[in-house]
Amino acid sequence: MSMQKAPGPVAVEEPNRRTEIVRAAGRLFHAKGYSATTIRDIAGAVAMRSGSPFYHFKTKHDMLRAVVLEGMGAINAAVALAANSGKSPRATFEAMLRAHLGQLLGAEGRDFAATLLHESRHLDHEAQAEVVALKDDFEAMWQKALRDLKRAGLIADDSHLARLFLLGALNWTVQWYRPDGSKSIAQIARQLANFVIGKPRRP
Amino acid sequence: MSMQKAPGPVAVEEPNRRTEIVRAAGRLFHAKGYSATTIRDIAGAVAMRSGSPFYHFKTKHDMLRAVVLEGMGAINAAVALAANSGKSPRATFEAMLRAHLGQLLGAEGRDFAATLLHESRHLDHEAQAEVVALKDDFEAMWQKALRDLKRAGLIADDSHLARLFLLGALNWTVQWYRPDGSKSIAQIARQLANFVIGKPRRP
DNA sequence: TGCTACCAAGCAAGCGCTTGCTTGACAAGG
DNA sequence: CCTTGTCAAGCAAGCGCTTGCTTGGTAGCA
Repeated sequence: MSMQKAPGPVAVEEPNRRTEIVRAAGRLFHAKGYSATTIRDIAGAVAMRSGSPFYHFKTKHDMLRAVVLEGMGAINAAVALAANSGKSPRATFEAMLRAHLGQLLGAEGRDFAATLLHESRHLDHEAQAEVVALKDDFEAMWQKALRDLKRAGLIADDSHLARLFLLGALNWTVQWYRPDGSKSIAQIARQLANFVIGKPRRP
Repeated sequence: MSMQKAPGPVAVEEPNRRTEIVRAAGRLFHAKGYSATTIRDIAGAVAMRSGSPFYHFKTKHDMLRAVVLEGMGAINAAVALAANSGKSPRATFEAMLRAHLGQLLGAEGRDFAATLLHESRHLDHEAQAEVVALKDDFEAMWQKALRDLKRAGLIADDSHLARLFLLGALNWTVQWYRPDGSKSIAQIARQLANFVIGKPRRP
């Protein structure tokens, strides 16, 4: 029957049909929401008949799980890379903002990340626990970034609430950002850094 | 046949069954999402049979419209009241934060406000335009609040982007706030004010 | 020959919504 | 006081359609 090979958190690039399905599902879940997206929508988007995706996935929920884990893995990796770039606290922070926004708004990963943010609640408890575990690591990274900024005297508040405010400002960009708008992702990242820290010091 | 009296943006308190349906619909739309909520869910929540809600509403979309307009009207009114309280810029700002968070997180209106934030995209174009018109007024209020803060020398940036960051931090609270948590709405409002402005000046 | 990846067809359940009818409250007419 | 008519507010039943998913078969490659 079906192979159903469970992918690791960051799926290795296998150029098979399964990956296409995940990508199409992500696009549709992002555009219409999980419940309003039908199997027939997804199948049609990859030129299959409505029964065929079930060769690759046991259930529709499983497709959502794949999309969400892909999104979580990608944003986690991108921000972690920026966090360990060894620059100054301020530059590191801004690089993390750029990485986060790049996954959320950039063409490659935005459907996965946006689905992660808005549709995770439709997962069953088991899959939701998987996501929460990864999210905890993710939030710890941001908490550490704020701690470093405070140690450097750049911000006054590195509490949990401050992290939630920051992630709110970040994640809410999904609601208003338009790729053809007047601000680039890098510009938004810089201005958010200024918003949180204040203008860079003049010597 | 049916009355279908279109309510004003802020519905006058008519203690009829229609109001109960809107309230139940709001609760369910918030909890499960619009598409995942069935007419039978809503009818069951007010002890009706599945066909009876259609005496009060033409379509399921119309129920969503009622919920969303109720939410928009309520948050608009609450924040406008705080904005015109005639206090100092900083106190006015914090009062607006409290009002916004009160609607978003407080027991009375959270289902309406949360549905407004997350399910508006399921409205048809016509109803969506109604919401956007009200939202423009709402955002103008916040923009003015930031302008006043900048005039008073309390913040450095009152740009559109700054407003979007602020509203992001505010609206994202829906994702993490728990009524039984350790922080009250007023405490969150105060800390967000500090986050944006900096600590209140010591004389 | 066997395995992978799909299609054609369709099933059971559930969906939004409609229809014809009932019920209790109330006002007017005799 | 009793009948009659009207109305709001529902109920019971079900229609046509869509949903997620299954099943049996098979073309193409190794």
